[in-house]
Amino acid sequence: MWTMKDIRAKINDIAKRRGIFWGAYEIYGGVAGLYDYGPIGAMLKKNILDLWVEEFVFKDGLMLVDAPALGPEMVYRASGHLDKFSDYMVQCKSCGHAFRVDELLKDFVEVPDELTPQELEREIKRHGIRCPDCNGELGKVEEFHLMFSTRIGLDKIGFLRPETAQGIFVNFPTLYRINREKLPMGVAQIGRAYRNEISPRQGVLRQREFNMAEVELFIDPEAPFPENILDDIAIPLLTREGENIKISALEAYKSGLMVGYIAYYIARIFEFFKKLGIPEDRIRFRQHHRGELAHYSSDTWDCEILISRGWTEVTGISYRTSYDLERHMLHSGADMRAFRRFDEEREIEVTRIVPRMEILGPMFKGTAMKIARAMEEIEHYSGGELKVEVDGKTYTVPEEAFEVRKENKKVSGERFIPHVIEPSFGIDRIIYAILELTYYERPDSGYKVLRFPTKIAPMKVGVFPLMAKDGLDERARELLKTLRNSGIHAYYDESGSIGRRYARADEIGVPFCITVDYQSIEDETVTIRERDSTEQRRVPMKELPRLIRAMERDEVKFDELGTPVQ
RNA sequence: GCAGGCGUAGUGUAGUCUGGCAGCACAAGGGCCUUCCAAGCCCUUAGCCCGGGUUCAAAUCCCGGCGCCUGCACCA
Repeated sequence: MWTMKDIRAKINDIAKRRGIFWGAYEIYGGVAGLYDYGPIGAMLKKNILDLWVEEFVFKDGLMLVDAPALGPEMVYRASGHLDKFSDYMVQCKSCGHAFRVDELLKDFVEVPDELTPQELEREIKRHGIRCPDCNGELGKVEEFHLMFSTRIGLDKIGFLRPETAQGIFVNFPTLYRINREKLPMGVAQIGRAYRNEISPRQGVLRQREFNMAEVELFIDPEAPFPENILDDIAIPLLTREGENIKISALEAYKSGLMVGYIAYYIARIFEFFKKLGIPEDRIRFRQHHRGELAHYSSDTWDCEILISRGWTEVTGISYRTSYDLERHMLHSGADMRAFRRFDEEREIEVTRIVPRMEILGPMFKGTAMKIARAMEEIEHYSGGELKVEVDGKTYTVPEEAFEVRKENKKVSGERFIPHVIEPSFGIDRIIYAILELTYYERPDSGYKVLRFPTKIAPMKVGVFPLMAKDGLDERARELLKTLRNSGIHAYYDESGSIGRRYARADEIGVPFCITVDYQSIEDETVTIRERDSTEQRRVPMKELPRLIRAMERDEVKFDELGTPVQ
């Protein structure tokens, strides 16, 4: 076998050589944390995302949206990213360790967040704070932003989104209306997000610009959870207490380990990754420790895949509560609430204050209208005169200036801020994990193979003439055209020996190779070779488009095809 | 950002210490040959991370930058 470091080098090698991914802006020396997807990688990504949409959007009837990556400052002030994603750091001059200034000052200064870097530096000096590790002298205070900032137009500050989610939250009122005011409501978005990592390492696993696919599921926290959507397939879990257990989504929910919708998504994600070619025993779901939770989350389970670098987070499922909608409601003033209809209309007695304008008018002149409106807002009346506040002043309204009416009011429901369950997929990490876990070296020859599931394979079919002469090449080109016209991503290769062409195909995970040989000219059949078994079967040419599409959908298995060769 | 290591065709490497024509293998392209798993032969394409300095002469020595790797720190 290979060592862990080997496999990474091998993936990077094959990725660059065959056009899956490579470091971006290479001719200018590259930029850490930025990568290009090449022709194979871009197709692989597209196929994975298509499958994602199929699984998580179509199957559950969610809505897909596409919001800008660039947003105004207010959005990220509201979301909390501006506060939580930027810190003042200070570094020790002798041992080099970096510390968050607010941590160092928390015992000395009440609100370190409100100070400028210069003031923070002064505070550090004033209190004689030194390096907690080695007692060395601390250096300059530097601001550290995890968000990329830019300018919108001439003077407006803008940020590149650190997650796609906010583009959904800010649109909640519109989306809720489009969804005809029904919950649960699921909204999905695929797009790039940006984080200015200090020091991105680990290749495509930690990038500054990366691809996400997110679902925001808006729910009524008081609505009963539809248990019947949970199945009983056992899923490996690692709880906050460090316990490794294998229980089903249904059990996880019933035991109270997690809320129902997290259990639901854990099961769906587990199935999704298996479809992508990740072995079951390489997948687990790990619950975040309390201190590990993001600022918006009350519970998070990460889906982790075991690759050469250890368990790696590829998807997070967070219970975001009503945090985001609440924050946007507060900052924007927009109504982010949903309406919860009661089972039956309720009749409640309400107290209504009805101002008598003929008395109020002469009494308060110009402010009478404002006072009247404020009186109407009052819900509880306990007798006597009323005190009403208008524009910061308190007015006393005598009893004779209003009537108190008890009325029966019909109430059909109430407003509340929905809670959000968010499964968030890191597409680039998923792609990398697939590459590592589908990578295979043939034991006899050492030739490299990427065993992509047919569904996500960038190239479905290679078409080869056995010999590039005697009309075999023309016939193969015709077949290529037929396949392409029926929507199959196929390519043609006549260079080198047939074995070399198979090997080339294996490296980019082409599941099937078709060879046009001398018999093809006579009876219109070709051989089709399966990547993983390297076995060949002979099938009629005109059935190929149908058969390949059927195999892609797992409706037909390779060994059910035509007749075996040799 | 710090410390250490490294950077040579698409990929992997030799050459760097001790300055003097940049070599090999694989891959790729063309040709010959070849009737199903990287065969062989001929030809071709293609490289010293970037910038500056020292020197008659720099892949090689020095300085700066960039990138990668490892560790520290940071990290939904």
